[in-house]
This record gives sequence, C-alpha cells and structure tokens, in this order.
Amino acid sequence: MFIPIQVDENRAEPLYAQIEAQLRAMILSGHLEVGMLLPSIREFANQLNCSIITIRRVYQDLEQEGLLRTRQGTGTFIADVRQGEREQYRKQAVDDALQTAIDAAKQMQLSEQQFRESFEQMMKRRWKEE
Amino acid sequence: MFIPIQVDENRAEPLYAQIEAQLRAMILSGHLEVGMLLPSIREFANQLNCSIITIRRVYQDLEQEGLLRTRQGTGTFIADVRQGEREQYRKQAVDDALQTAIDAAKQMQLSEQQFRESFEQMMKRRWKEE
Amino acid sequence: MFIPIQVDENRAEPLYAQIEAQLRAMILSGHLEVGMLLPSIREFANQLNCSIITIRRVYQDLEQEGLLRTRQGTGTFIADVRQGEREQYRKQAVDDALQTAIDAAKQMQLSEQQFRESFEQMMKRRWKEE
Amino acid sequence: MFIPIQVDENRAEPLYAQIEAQLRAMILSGHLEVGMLLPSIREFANQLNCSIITIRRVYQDLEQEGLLRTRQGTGTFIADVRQGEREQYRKQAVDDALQTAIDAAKQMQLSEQQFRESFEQMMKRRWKEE
DNA sequence: GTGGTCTAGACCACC
DNA sequence: GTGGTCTAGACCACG
Repeated sequence: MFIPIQVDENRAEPLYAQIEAQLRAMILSGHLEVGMLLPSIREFANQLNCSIITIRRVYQDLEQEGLLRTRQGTGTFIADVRQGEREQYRKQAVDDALQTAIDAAKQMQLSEQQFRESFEQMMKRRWKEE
Repeated sequence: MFIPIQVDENRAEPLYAQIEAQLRAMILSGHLEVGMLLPSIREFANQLNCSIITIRRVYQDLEQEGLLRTRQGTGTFIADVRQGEREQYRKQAVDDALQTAIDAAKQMQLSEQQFRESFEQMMKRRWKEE
Repeated sequence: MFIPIQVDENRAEPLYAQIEAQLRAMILSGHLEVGMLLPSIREFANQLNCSIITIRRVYQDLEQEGLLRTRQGTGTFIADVRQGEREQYRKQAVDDALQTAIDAAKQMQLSEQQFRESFEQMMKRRWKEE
Repeated sequence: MFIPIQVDENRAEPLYAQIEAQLRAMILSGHLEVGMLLPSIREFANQLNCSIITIRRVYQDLEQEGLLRTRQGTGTFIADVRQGEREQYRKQAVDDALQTAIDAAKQMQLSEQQFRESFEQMMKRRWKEE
C-alpha cells in the first residue's frame, strides 16, 4: 500500500495541492483501482514526511470531489467514479490549462500564427520527454 | 495619464499580482511608450480604489524585473527594455503556460491526438472572443 | 535560534538594509548552515525590537536574491547556494567597494602612488581592528 | 562660464549628490580657480536640464562645506580653500571609500591575502581606463 | 508635488 | 504556530 508521490519543496505550490494533483491524476487515470484502501492518514504522512494535517486536508478535498470515500474506523477508499465522469474530469483539467495559455498569448498580443508556432515547438520538444 | 486596468476582487489571485500582470503585458506589448511617466502611486491607488501600498508593491516588483524605473521626487517611468528582450520575455510567458497544459495532459494520460483535438477545440471557441 | 544582529538607529542606512547586509554576510560566509530554519518574522522582529514588516521585507529581499527560501506555514530557511556562487557573490561585493574607492581617487586626481600609499596606511591601521 | 558636469539619470544616487560630487572634485583638484564666479542658479539648472531647487541645494551644501561663497545680488564664487585643507579633504574622501571596501572584505570574511589580490586585480583592470 | 521608510493591525492560507 | 495580503497613517528625502 505504497503510493508513489513526489513533492518538490522548492515549488511555490503548497504541499497539499501537489499531493492532491498527483493523487487525483492516479485515480482518474485508473492507476488506482476502485475500492482500494488508501494508507491511513498517519502512515501516508509518514511516507511523505509531511504533517498529518496536510494529508487530512488532501483526503477531505478529494472526498468532497467525490474521488475518495471515508468509512469511520475502516479507512479511506477510492470511490466508484463512473467512466463518463472520469473522461469529463480529465478533459476539463487539460482544457483549463489550455485556456490559461490562450489567455497569456492574447495578453501578450501574439498573433494566432505565432501562438500555433509556439505550440508546435513545445510539442516537439516536450511531449515525449520523461 | 489613465491606465486601463481591471481588477477582479473575486479571483483568488492577489490584487497586486493582477495589476502587475496587466501592467507587464502593456509594457511588453509596447502599449506604453519607453520613458513615459506613469501615474504617481497615490493617483494610481486612487484610480484603482486600492491602497497606496499595493501600488507601491506593483511598481517595486516591476522595477526589480527591469520594466520600470523610478526616481525619488520625480516619479515612475517605463524603462528602456530592448526589443529583443521584450520578444523573449513575451514568448517565455506563453511557453510557460503551454508547458503547464502539456504537463496536465500527460498527467491525465491523454494521447497526443486527444490533446491536439482539445487544443483545436479551445482555439476555435476561445481565440477570437472578447 | 538567536541571530546576533546589531542595528544603529543613527546611521542613515535604513533599518532593513542594515539587517539585510548582516544576514547576507552571515549566509555567504557560511556562518548559517544551509537548510537552517531562521526565526519567524514575529520572533525576529521581537528580538530586534522592530516592526514585523521590516523583517518581512528583509526575508523577502533575501529570498529574491536566492539566499533564503520560505514556505508558508513552515518558516524561512537558508537556501542551498552553491559554493561557487557564494564565492563569486562575496568577491563581487568587495570588488564593487574597491571600484568606488578607485573612482574616488581618480576623481580627486590622486596619482597611483598616492593612492597606493593611502591603501597601505588604511590596511595598517584598520585591517586588524575589532 | 560653462561647467562640464554629467548626470546619469539611471543611477540611484540623487541628482544633487551627483552634481555636488563632481563640483567638489573640480574645486578641490584646482580645476576651478579661487574667486571664479559660478553660473547663476537659474542658468546652471538650465544647462543641466534639472530643477532650480536642485542647484540651490548644491550651492547651499558646498557653501556649508566652505567650498563656495555666495554674495547677495552678485552670485556664487569659488571660496579660498588653503592648499593644506585641500589635500586633507581629497585624501579624506578616498580614505573613506577605502575604509568601506575594507569593511566589506572583513564582513565577507576574506583573508588579507585575498583582499590584496582583489585590490591588485582591480588596479590592473580599472586604474588606467577612461 | 514625488517616492522611501517605518510603524500599526486585520484577515487569510498553510502546516 | 507559520508566512502572505491588504489596509491605514506618520515622517523623511528629493525635485
């Protein structure tokens, strides 16, 4: 019951947000099976070498999103998210990021052509890596 | 000497960051001429209906970035940023946003084709608007 | 966790600049270990008997210089500055001061010999003291 | 009656200080003869394209230092500074700058040898130039 | 008039 | 507890 999560202390993004993002991705992408029991708050905090409070917040937030389910005295499980919702969820996250990029391009007054060139360059250099 | 800036109190982004982003964009896009005198912090704060301190921070941050130049007793001016640096700066901001979108897509396990479809859809719907 | 800093209210140099200079020197000289947690802004302000805001500015400036790293909810730490950069940083500060002295000498029309004599005299009288 | 003074708008040093420093150097180095009439405040401000207030401050400060003398209705003259005082004054300015450099070196924990090497390097590179 | 420094205190987000 | 943001106002230096 080990969840491979990497947090980067140097990033400005708060700890809880980094952990949430990675857990969310693992759940929505199907890497974590429905019904699977997650580590206890205490154990997870131990694994990530962070505060219990941080993990508690992660579990709470994801439960509110409907991705996790908690049963008193038993633990926290991966909730049963239907395939359709999963797809929608995944696309929405990406679309939001794309919207931000488009906004930036318009703010910086790039032409559509310039922006598309930037997009292709980034895809060529960054899509495959890692 | 009126700078058209819109702040949204409801957004999570801090006031000073919203103002900085818009001013930065105006400077880098060439909408504000090099050497031009900006409103005094008092007047600007008045226009935006916010605290003097918030504007002071905006001017200070942008001066540290090299986009503004300020002289005590005289005021704050648009600094002489070379055209080359300006271009680089603009592209960098957009590339960063694109990188974030690509990261999100990979995290959500989209295929390249799926991602490109999302991109085209967003472009069709959102590029022209506003 | 006590940082020995002396401020002189009578000097023209602003409080925050005096504190910054001394902290910067302690960090660059290796007197403060990498990763070490600094006093909280509240506690430090208390120690130095000055405003929280003044300390906040000090921490903020040094973070922007890359000498400190701060995480909300956790505190402010000595950043991991590589030894090479550290050396360069230290030498630069001294070289700047030397350049100023050379400029003064040239402005005052001292000959090279006169300037070197002044240098040796100052070294003899002032290097060891304190 | 033209005094060749160059001010650099980009430097942080205030206008009046830049002008004072250059005038002081010209007087103490003997480039301006004792008894010589300086430009009127208005004319000088015109030449330097700066405010009358700035020049008034320069004249006031240098008069207080004993380097200038003002006669109502006549103008401002170079005061009669004795040769001995002149020498002392010149050396003092340079010594102050040297002291600052020595302080910086000690604060940065350079050894005497390291500091002397920096000094020689700076002399080699910067003494002759311009 | 301009910006720079220092002060105070409230409220929020994070751990 | 920690730092981050925003607010207010006093006083000084510069032009």
